[in-house]
Amino acid sequence: MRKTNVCSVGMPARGIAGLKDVAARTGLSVSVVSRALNPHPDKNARVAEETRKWVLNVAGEMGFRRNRSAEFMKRGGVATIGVFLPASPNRLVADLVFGIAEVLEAEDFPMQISFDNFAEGFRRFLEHNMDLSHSGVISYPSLVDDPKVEAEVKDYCRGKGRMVLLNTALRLDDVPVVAMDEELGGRMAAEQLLERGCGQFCVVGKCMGRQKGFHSALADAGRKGNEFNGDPDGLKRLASFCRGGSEDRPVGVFAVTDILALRVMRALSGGDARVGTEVLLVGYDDLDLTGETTPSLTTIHQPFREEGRMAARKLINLIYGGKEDPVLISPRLVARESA
Amino acid sequence: MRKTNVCSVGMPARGIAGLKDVAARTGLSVSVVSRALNPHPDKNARVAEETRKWVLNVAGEMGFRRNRSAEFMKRGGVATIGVFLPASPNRLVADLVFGIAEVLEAEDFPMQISFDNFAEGFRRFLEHNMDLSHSGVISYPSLVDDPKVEAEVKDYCRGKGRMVLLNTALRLDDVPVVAMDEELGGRMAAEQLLERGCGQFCVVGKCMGRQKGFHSALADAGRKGNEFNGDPDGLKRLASFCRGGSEDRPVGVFAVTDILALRVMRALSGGDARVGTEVLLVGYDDLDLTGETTPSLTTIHQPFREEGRMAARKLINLIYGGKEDPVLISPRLVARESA
DNA sequence: TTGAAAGCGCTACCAG
DNA sequence: CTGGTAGCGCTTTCAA
Repeated sequence: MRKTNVCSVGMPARGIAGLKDVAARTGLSVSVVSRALNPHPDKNARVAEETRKWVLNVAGEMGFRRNRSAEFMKRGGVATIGVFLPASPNRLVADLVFGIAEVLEAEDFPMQISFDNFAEGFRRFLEHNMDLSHSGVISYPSLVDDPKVEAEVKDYCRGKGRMVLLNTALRLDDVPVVAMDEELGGRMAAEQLLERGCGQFCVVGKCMGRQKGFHSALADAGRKGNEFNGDPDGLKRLASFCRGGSEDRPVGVFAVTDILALRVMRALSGGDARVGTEVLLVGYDDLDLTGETTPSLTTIHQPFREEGRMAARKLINLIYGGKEDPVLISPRLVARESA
Repeated sequence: MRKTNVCSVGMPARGIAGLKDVAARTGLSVSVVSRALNPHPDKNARVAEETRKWVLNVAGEMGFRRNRSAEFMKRGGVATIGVFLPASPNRLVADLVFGIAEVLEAEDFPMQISFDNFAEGFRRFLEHNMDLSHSGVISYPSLVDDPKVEAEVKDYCRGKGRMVLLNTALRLDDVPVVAMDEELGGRMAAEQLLERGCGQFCVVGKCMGRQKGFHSALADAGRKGNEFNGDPDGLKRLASFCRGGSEDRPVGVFAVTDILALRVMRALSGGDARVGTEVLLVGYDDLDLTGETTPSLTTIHQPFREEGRMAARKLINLIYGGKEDPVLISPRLVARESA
């Protein structure tokens, strides 16, 4: 419900104030107002500094909001930002969507999300977006590192396509990657286990960066970690290894995933090496229920919401001709009962 | 990368085929093509059936996709669909987003998501969207039943605003509500517990519909359920109640939420009433890790993805002048170790 | 430094 | 039933 304004000059019939309305109010032409209000003016878009300030003021008062559709229609494309995410219905993806949506909403950018898990899906998505000449793309191609995909990405970026990649192994010029610092996450797990006085160390499951960070932190302390698979067999072996733990010198276990961590708990349940005392356990992801398990799970939280925000901000800047560098985001440890 | 076409008549310079391209190819005027391709033609938009089929064919071959921004710009609004969801970073919300995004993407509708938990946020969202004259809104106002919100909703719908509400207590003419059948969910929990031979029954936590369904299924079987709060005190009382269970005649517990279910597990841990034998436990929501706890949790799955799909489809139909009824979606039981 | 005018892709109105 | 034309809100030549 729009508040009725005392001054009715240049107020729109319905909806929000547009360029035309601001122009009417200021008495300037639409062109000038457009240029003054454009945060990313093109070369020949010169406006007197004084005029710009004035227009900016009036526009602010009138609650001007640029119509992105019209902006990009004129520019020969579609305002919509394409988002490609893995189809995992968990808090990680939800957080990512929160972050992206938050800044896109603030900037009045619409989006279109596509969910899929595989490289093939990502390629389809790119083709689709190329044709639509979307203003830009944020994508989380699930750690894809595939030459065909790489070609497709390059193709997309050759024209006006702008792209930000999330947590991927792909490295391309002019395509900034926003990623989680997985090695740091692994280090954090090791450091917590070290600090809590563990005598022996295990890592369960495969995840390059996390494992690497874990081992290197251990090495820094003159210790060594043992590797176990996440399959039933590996877990069985881990369970028997854990019998060597005591309250004094617990065994420290790092599961590269919360899911794996819960499987470790299960493998250990019923035995006499209890998680939280004889065995200290750290997971990774901070999924929904990790705070409610018994014992509650110490885990590495990944700030996906922040990652989403950064990606969206970078993309918008890119679209308007800016330049962006890759960035690494630090996870943080959430200490609970299990370690 | 668009495939090069043998026939180059009416192929667009770049991007996808538009109305103009189809017109060029068929030799018809843009107006006719527009009407032929419009699935929701206005009153006076009459086209020869023969023409329509032909155009439809050609358009299909050319890979025509309507530019929604332009369509709605002309219609005096913005194509973007506003989506308002609770800011809960869990699989429920993720699933909802999946479902909505899936159909919107297929229909080339862009969207804008806003996350908030409270009625106040929803009102801000509506105001914002009213001004933007969004083509429509899907909202999950977190079970709100607030006269102020109701007024705002009515106001929004008075004009061209179209809206679909999710899981809300609000009931308004012309605003279809897509909701989960919570009573049925409660019934399912009771029936599972009955079937597994429980002798006594408890429900933990407050949630009207779910409780009601639970009790009524129990009543149908000539049984009665005891209510417990979800706070520490209530859980303590529940734990002592559960000591009455045996393998033969277990106590059946229905937690109205998975989180509560895990708290029940914790309250019972260490005692001699074990979940899965002396105590049978059913949760609600089927969150991320419920399949991995020990014992794994039997729970009621809510098909939020399907709910999202339905809501989006209904909204689109509404936008084009269709009529839609409210609908109730059935949850389903996921049987695991705890019951 | 400013303004007028063309045009992005589409629909709606009005003539034929 | 079909075609021409105006115009949605904006950017971008091009002239003044």
